[in-house]
Amino acid sequence: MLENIMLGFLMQKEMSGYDLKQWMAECTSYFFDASFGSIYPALKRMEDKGYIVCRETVEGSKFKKLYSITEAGKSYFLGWLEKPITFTKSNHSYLVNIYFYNHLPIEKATANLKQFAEVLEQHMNEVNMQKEQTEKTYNTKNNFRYSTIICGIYYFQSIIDWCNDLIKHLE
Amino acid sequence: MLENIMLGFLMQKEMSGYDLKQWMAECTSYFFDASFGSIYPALKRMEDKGYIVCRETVEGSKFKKLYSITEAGKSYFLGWLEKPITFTKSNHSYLVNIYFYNHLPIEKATANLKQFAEVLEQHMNEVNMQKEQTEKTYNTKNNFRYSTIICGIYYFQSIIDWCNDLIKHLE
DNA sequence: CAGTCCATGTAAGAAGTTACATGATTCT
DNA sequence: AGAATCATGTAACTTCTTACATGGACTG
Repeated sequence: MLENIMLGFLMQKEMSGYDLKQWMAECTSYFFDASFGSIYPALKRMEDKGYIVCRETVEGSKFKKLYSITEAGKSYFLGWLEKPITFTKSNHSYLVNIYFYNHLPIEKATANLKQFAEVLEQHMNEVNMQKEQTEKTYNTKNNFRYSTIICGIYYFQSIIDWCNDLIKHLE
Repeated sequence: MLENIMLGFLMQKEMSGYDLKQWMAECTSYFFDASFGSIYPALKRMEDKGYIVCRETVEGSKFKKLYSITEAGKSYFLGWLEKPITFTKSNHSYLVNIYFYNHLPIEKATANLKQFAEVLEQHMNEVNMQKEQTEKTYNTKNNFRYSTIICGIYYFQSIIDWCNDLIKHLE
């Protein structure tokens, strides 16, 4: 999956490992993110496979390794993209806590849930900011990039609603 | 997190590794699951730490290793449980696909999304079955176990709604 | 001139899965 | 009798993160 998302970004333009990390942080971090410790080795692997090629640049005294996607890389990426989407269960570990909250005094449970709702609101705000940014930048709501952000809003809103319902029910 | 959920289940009663796996499969699999390859080593680790103790039983010719939680285990578990809930971003890799769907012919994108919506419906049905089962077993809607199932329903419903909206928008 | 950002990379370790190995029991 | 389920466990592997190591450029 990491290699796929990196190839996807390289479909736009040539980029460095650092650039790729920034794109993830800005655009996909709420549903996918990676550290440099996995990005750089992945670039090396993909170069070995022939999916990308490297071009070393020096601007002034700024050194950068810019990678671009090859034809082999494009066809691999497109081949992956057209396959059916696989739904992989992801660990929502916060639910593990709440699952066992019968072992907690009800006041403590409520307090923790309220705190959690606030954290969720913060994440929601982040996604909302991404939404506004995207609207400004592309001046359209008709693209898939925008749609994934909307999904994030649906997602966070549904958990926030659930969490608040639960808190109300406890009080 | 794996150790915590196992301790949580052992708060109910003594269980074998096999039992723990079944509980996860039946009750928490949509938000947390583990394989035997991680459960059995975890049991060993937790026994070493003194959080659980093992009792080997033979019923007829059926051999089982039943683990129960110790006082140390209980206090560790409760200590973890009362801490603030941490929200960890989880990888929703299906969104990585959709994020790049501008590279796909619109008909193909729509077809894949429709297929994906069906997969989501199946997962939704599973959670709904868990919900009905829990209602029957406990005859109440007032517990946290039940609430986590409701969260699953909220969650899947929100993605299904989003997915269907997106499909409609494309057509 | 200290702190932050830009930029690349490695090594160690965490946390898990898959596949294998074993063997009894229960169901059809 | 064969298949499925019960039951435990290990070894190899995957995949990722964290922490470290390095060094130049920009900013206040």
